[in-house]
Amino acid sequence: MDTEEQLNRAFLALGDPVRRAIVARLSRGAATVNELAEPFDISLQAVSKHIQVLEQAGLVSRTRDAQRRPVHLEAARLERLTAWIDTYRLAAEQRFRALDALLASTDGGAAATEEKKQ
Amino acid sequence: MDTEEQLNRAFLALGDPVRRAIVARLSRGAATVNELAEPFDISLQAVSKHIQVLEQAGLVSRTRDAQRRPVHLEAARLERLTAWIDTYRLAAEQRFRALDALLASTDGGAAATEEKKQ
DNA sequence: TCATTGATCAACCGATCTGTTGAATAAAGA
DNA sequence: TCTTTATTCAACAGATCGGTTGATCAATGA
Repeated sequence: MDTEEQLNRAFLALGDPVRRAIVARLSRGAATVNELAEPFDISLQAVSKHIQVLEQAGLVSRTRDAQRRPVHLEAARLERLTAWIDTYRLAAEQRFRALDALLASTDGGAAATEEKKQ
Repeated sequence: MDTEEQLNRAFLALGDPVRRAIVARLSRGAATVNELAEPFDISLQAVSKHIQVLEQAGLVSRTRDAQRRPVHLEAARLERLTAWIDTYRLAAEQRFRALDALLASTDGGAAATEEKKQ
């Protein structure tokens, strides 16, 4: 399973309010499909599909307990997402700070100001 | 503009490899649509649409420089995404650590083990 | 003014997504 | 065995997505 593909699936999975609510719920502990479906006004089958999407993204996993299939949050996968975002966020912020420093230093500030105001 | 809706758009926006590549590129500095389109084998119009998706998500903004429209990364919006993810990731990890502690403490470990192995 | 450059708008197409309903499967319990 | 509970599978409909091409707009520069 490609990592790029997993990133894709994970971000797409979180791009839905029902699935984000499911993730939020699971952060407080494992739950069955029925339990997860309870707050929503959609069919159980629709919720089951949402869980499959989250599972394919690696964001949740499932075990078996008799006829129940408890769903668990995979915190490690969430961390991969923040890691991806932070890579670029921090790069952008650092670049911005470097520009600030340049701006503050004596002269040569013209070009820096040009970029800064954009 | 609803915050929930913005979260949605932002996660969906990052759920596409072209848009993630654009974000990565912009973390190294602003760029025009033409510059952003250069690495891809798709039409300029397609890239323009991707940028509009990112803009609607609040992940990028644009200024004007003659007939060019430089695109800038909005690091603050990226931070909101990590903040959302971390809220639930940290909750899940803390719960897990609490379970570990319970497990390590003398007896009463049966129920904890039960959850832990799932 | 007219051609060029940079980018967007509009209409369209095929694929994927989110929901539905109805049927099927799997395990537990009477 | 028969019923109930928990969940999934299958087929479908409508909406949205990502791409295309062709036309248009806006600013520069000759």
